[in-house]
Amino acid sequence: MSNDLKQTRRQQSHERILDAAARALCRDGYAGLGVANVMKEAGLTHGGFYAHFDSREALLAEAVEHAGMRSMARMRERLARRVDEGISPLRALIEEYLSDTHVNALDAGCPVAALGPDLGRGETALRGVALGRVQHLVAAIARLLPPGSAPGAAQVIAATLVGSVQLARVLPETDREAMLQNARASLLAQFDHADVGAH
Amino acid sequence: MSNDLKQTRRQQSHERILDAAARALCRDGYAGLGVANVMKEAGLTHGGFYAHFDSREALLAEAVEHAGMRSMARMRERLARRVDEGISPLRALIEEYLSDTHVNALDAGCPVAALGPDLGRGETALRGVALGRVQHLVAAIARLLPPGSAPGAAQVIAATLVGSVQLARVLPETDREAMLQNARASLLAQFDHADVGAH
DNA sequence: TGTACATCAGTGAACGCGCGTTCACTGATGTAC
DNA sequence: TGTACATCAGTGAACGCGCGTTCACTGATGTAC
Repeated sequence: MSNDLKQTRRQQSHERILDAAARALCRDGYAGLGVANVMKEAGLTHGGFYAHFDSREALLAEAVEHAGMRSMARMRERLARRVDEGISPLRALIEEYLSDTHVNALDAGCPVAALGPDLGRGETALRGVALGRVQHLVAAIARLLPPGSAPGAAQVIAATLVGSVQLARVLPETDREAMLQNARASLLAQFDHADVGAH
Repeated sequence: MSNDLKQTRRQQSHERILDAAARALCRDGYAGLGVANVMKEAGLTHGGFYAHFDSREALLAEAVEHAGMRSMARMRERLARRVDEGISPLRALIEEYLSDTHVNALDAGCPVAALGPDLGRGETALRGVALGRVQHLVAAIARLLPPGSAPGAAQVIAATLVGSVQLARVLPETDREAMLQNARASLLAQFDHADVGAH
């Protein structure tokens, strides 16, 4: 239990910091991520931060990646459940991404929707990670499309999902569901030919 | 030339500050707007700022409003020209909003696309202004829809426009045009029944 | 018209605060013999 | 097994810097007589 546990202990802290950073990021954007706050949320003091990351910028990059992986893993789980219930993967994605749950889960949702224009800002390394997350999102959607879908459909769906979540989050809660319902209906009508009318 | 010019002089400064603030906002988001930088860009020193605005937060709110008005005015002009050429207002909007020009004009474009998730952040007053800009965007789109369009179509179009511009801005320049082309084609096919096949 | 005064927009130095970053130190855990 | 030492994760005080904000002052413009 020597080397393994030592690394595990350290890695556990690293993971807790990343988790806290991902939450802060999705809640408040790049600007909302402060080293001291993140360390506090991770149950540590700010001094120890530089034993884990070279700089705030480095944390930013790792946190965007982490938030993306976490969000996609969660989404995969939900989709699997819905698909087991017999609905098409694409419909499942559209309904889950544009669900009240996702829109209201400010600090646990998709970082592409949560960061938006921030993804195009920052230094080269950070932008590279951000680009990666967008490409992962588009690729994940592409894998769910029924065969024969128009090339580029995944990009358009991604854009509509991201835009809809953002606009819904600006609206007062009473208007959110209507906005999301519109977006779901529109996307399903346009792209989900597999089970049109099934509901 | 007493009272009028005095007010004009002051108002000119006010306007220059707002213009600079709107540019900074669209370029760098809420966090990128610094009082000193904005004043410098407006050709003034930072000390004079509080003769024009109560606080940075107050400037933020006015600047979001200003950026929205400016952007919509510009868009209206471009649309008028395109409509004169004989294309439908909705097609004109889709093509102009999703144009290379708009996507690359980082500091002069639509603030809803430029601010994205930031619009759902900030204090109550600021959020109110942000909500207003989203509603104006949706209403402007609604006015361009052909009669008989689905209710809520404007919201979906707005979401797709905003999301597409944001994602395009994350992509390397070589991939932007393809993404925009996909989004334009998809929106036109779905919503612009007036002149389908005209091109 | 000219002089003295008032107003007003803008200047630039200064302040406090928060944030990213550094560093000497502590306490716990693991290693050597 | 027990003792002495080394390693390592984390602590907390301190630093410099930038930012929002304040304020005494300046210079120009307008007003009174």
